[in-house]
Amino acid sequence: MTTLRDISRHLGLSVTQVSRALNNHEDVSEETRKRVHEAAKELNYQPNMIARRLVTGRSGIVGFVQPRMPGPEESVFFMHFLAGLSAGFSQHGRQFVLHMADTEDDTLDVYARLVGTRSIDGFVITEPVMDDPRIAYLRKNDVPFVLHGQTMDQPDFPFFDIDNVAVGYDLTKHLIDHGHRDIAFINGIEGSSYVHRREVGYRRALDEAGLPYRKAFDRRGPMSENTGLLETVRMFQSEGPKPTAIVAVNMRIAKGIFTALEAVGLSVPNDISLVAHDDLLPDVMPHKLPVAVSGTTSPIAESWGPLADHLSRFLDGAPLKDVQKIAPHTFIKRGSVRST
Amino acid sequence: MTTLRDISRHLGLSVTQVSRALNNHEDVSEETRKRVHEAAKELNYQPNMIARRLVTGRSGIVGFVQPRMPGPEESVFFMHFLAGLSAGFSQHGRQFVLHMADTEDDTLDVYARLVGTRSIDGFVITEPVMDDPRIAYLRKNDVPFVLHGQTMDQPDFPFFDIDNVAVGYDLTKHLIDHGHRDIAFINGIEGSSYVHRREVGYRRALDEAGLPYRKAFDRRGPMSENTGLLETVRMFQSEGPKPTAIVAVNMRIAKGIFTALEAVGLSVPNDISLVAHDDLLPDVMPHKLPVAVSGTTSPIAESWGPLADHLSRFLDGAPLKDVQKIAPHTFIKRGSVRST
DNA sequence: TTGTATGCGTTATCAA
DNA sequence: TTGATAACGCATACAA
Repeated sequence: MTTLRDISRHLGLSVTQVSRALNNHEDVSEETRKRVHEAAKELNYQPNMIARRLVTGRSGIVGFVQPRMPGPEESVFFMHFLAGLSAGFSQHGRQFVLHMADTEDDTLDVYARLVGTRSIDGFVITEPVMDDPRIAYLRKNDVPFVLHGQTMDQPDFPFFDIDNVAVGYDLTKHLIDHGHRDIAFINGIEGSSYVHRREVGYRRALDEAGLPYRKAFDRRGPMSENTGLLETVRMFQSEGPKPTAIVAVNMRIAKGIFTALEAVGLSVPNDISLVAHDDLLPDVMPHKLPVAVSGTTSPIAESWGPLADHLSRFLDGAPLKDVQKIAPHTFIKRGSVRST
Repeated sequence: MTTLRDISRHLGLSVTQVSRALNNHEDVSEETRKRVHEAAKELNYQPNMIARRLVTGRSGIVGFVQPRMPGPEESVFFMHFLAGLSAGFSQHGRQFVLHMADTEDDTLDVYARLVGTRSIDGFVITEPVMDDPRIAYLRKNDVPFVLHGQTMDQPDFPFFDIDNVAVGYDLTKHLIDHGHRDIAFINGIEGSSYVHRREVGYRRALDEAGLPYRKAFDRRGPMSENTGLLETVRMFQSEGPKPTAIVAVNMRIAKGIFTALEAVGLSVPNDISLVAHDDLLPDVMPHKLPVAVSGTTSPIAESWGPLADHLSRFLDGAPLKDVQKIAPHTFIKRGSVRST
């Protein structure tokens, strides 16, 4: 175990100067800097993170608290999520820690403990709900975190997100532009911030086109195939007007919609037009669907890097504006929409 | 941020005495102990782990290095694994860290970095192969770890395992006791320690019964349904003698065997007897199989607790014998074996 | 039973 | 450009 002291003795320098040289401070002569770096390599020096943390007050660890066991259908995605963040943070020389909370109730306690013992410098928060208690807690206690998503208009913390209002809007507008007037919207469960924002975009597009918002066309459920299947069947088997087009907020839901439409004897795009947002999840590939689905695309896997980057740089003192970003999405036309 | 110093001033005691009182040392008067604990609670004291770690030389963190992204079929299991260890270690007041290594090549580098920077106190190692390089590295560098499995006869480190030799033996013996003499064995991929040990048990049972070992009956493949399917089909479609009974080393393989047997027109247990080891994996339940399968059972989920326990106690100075255990398994008779 | 002094390895402050 | 010194918060050997 080589320490700064070993190097300093080896070179006849002070510990201070060795520390400065290794940290590439300005006020070190080029020659000393070189000698120290060489000696460090030769003696196989590795800084004792614990000591460094004590004096800087930082642990070098960032974490994610998982409030419950991910369901089987989420687990593949969750693995990618962990791998992405882990790799992202390790590029910044930080350790990424996963904490599984036993029950959903004591999640805030987990944060409190990690924060109180100075074990963790900052957190990654995902899938925020409206008025998310985690965000309230962390902000109140001045604990750094990065949010995947958006919950307020002028966030005073790092975040990374796509423009979910625009996603909802673009999907709906595309159908409107193709002459559709009866457009259903199959969304995630109420409460999530992005579910809310996509809904806002949907209604905005309807409003602008002078189309009425109909409760019967606004459907909710978990982000699963089942939801797409169930809600589609319900719409087409109930009384009242039927949509000519459907917006699905993700590909799983879209997949379920295909199954349902086939069951009720309708086809895409002849009978029904369909658009969907594609996160490029590892489990549902759009080319596996019966008809290639048009819609917005934004690879969720491309969030992990920026999330790690934003939190790391914020911890290093970067200004807020450099660690807040709304990523663009694209719209890809495929074969699932027909003009009426 | 309350420190020991705050409490000491608050109570007019020395920092030393406060520290001792909080750590429940012997040489503290009952009254002081009480006063200190009350003050600590009142002032909401939480120890600064970083400082504690610097002086003890321990980080309080244990970790697991995942050398690659788990495959989709492993991910549910992996989640349970993580959750189990996370909960287990948190009961011991430790943080459990997951590290994903980018490529399989630099796995040892990851260990080296974590060890060198004193970031991690100890590791959990699973699925050891013969002469596992991780184990060699950690032993050489005196880094504590707990092994899920066994690789040597007199391990000088903590471990937890089931008796895989006995599993292979018991499964085979059960078939022998029912009169079978042509017994196939569908095992995992060579290299893994437990694959080897189950094979040893299989051959030992054959030997004891005076039955010949036949290469054609000794089959290998990944621990997947596909392996069971493929190897069964191969056995029954090739020339030469056919088995009257099959041992499957896990339920996934057993499931594949059922599919294959059905395809070649054979049924369990009338034409073929089948036994299997059941880890009680979350994805393949034995009651979902066409016929309830007899065999050994040992819930792998019951390993996470002991693993965390063994490593924690070892780090706390427990003697080796207290942190090494081979758990018993049970044999459950169901309906998949017929006497010949 | 309690307190004093020391040190863990690093970084920051200040003086030289 | 360099070095001596203090400090981070805690635990422990030793003294009282």
